[in-house]
Amino acid sequence: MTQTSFLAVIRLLSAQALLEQKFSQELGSVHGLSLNDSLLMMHLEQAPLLRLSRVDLAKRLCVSPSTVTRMTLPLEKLGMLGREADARDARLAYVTLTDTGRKVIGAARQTLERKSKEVFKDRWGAEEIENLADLLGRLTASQPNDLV
Amino acid sequence: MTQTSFLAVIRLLSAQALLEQKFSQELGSVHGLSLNDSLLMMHLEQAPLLRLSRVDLAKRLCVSPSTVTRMTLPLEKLGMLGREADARDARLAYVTLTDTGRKVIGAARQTLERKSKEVFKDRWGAEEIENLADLLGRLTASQPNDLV
DNA sequence: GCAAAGTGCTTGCGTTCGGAAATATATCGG
DNA sequence: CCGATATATTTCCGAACGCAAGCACTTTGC
Repeated sequence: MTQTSFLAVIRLLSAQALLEQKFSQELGSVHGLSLNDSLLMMHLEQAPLLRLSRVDLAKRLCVSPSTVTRMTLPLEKLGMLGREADARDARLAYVTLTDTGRKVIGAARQTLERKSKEVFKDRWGAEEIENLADLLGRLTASQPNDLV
Repeated sequence: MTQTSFLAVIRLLSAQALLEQKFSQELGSVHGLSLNDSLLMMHLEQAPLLRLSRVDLAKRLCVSPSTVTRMTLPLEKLGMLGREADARDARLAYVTLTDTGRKVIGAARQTLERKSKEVFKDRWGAEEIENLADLLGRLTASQPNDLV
């Protein structure tokens, strides 16, 4: 007898692999962003001052701080992200979302929204999608600020 | 107004990153397997003859064929996987699950089941977990054979 | 104040992955 | 039967990641 929780976890992992495969290509070729790049910028988008520290971003994305450093470098050179120091703590190097970055992530979000709709196009009712979103939200509720 | 389908997708991606972070470490240190290694072996486990072709595995795992080649190489050297040719089609090189592999993935599965239970330990009812598993199952239903 | 511990960030190294190209075999159309 | 196309697998190359180490700065305990 297989446990339901195990079944849910396995299916979640499989579903993610499927979604990443479906989204990754167009997101990269059209907007020049990876899926993680987009999530990073979306976190910045909803931050109070359009900025977050690198460790904060690392926790939200569930990646290592070094990954954030390496992710932000090219986006900074492209003018989508900026760097801002903290007046009180000289260790902090905030990642900021520039105007260019806001436009790019806005366009990328539209692509993501369109492809998200495609995922549930067949055999899905509105209340079922909402149900799924709610349940997944409870999984990520333990994490720092929820997205969207 | 944010679309519900978009919300569900974003939360699924975030949840996966969280789960991978929680599972990956112990799975690697205790059983010497990555999460993808485990999924690969679990697919073999439920295959009719304990074997699958590499392209079949690639489709099920949503990874490239080259990744399957690279993943199976070390597991084969450790004696968990084997290689078997097809009598009719000389191109095929089936990946087989050895007795050693069956024992290892069996132990790894127990770890995964235990940690899966931990994920839903608080604030989750049995019917909610089942509901989540069902909904996620519909997402992966379009894929080749479902796991578990 | 000051040494010690803690935190934020970056770099070097090894590992893992996808895409393109190469090889081998199979299937199809004539 | 034979050339053209399709499929299965592997290898090469570049990109992305985690971990450990290191540096800069801050906080804590005395």
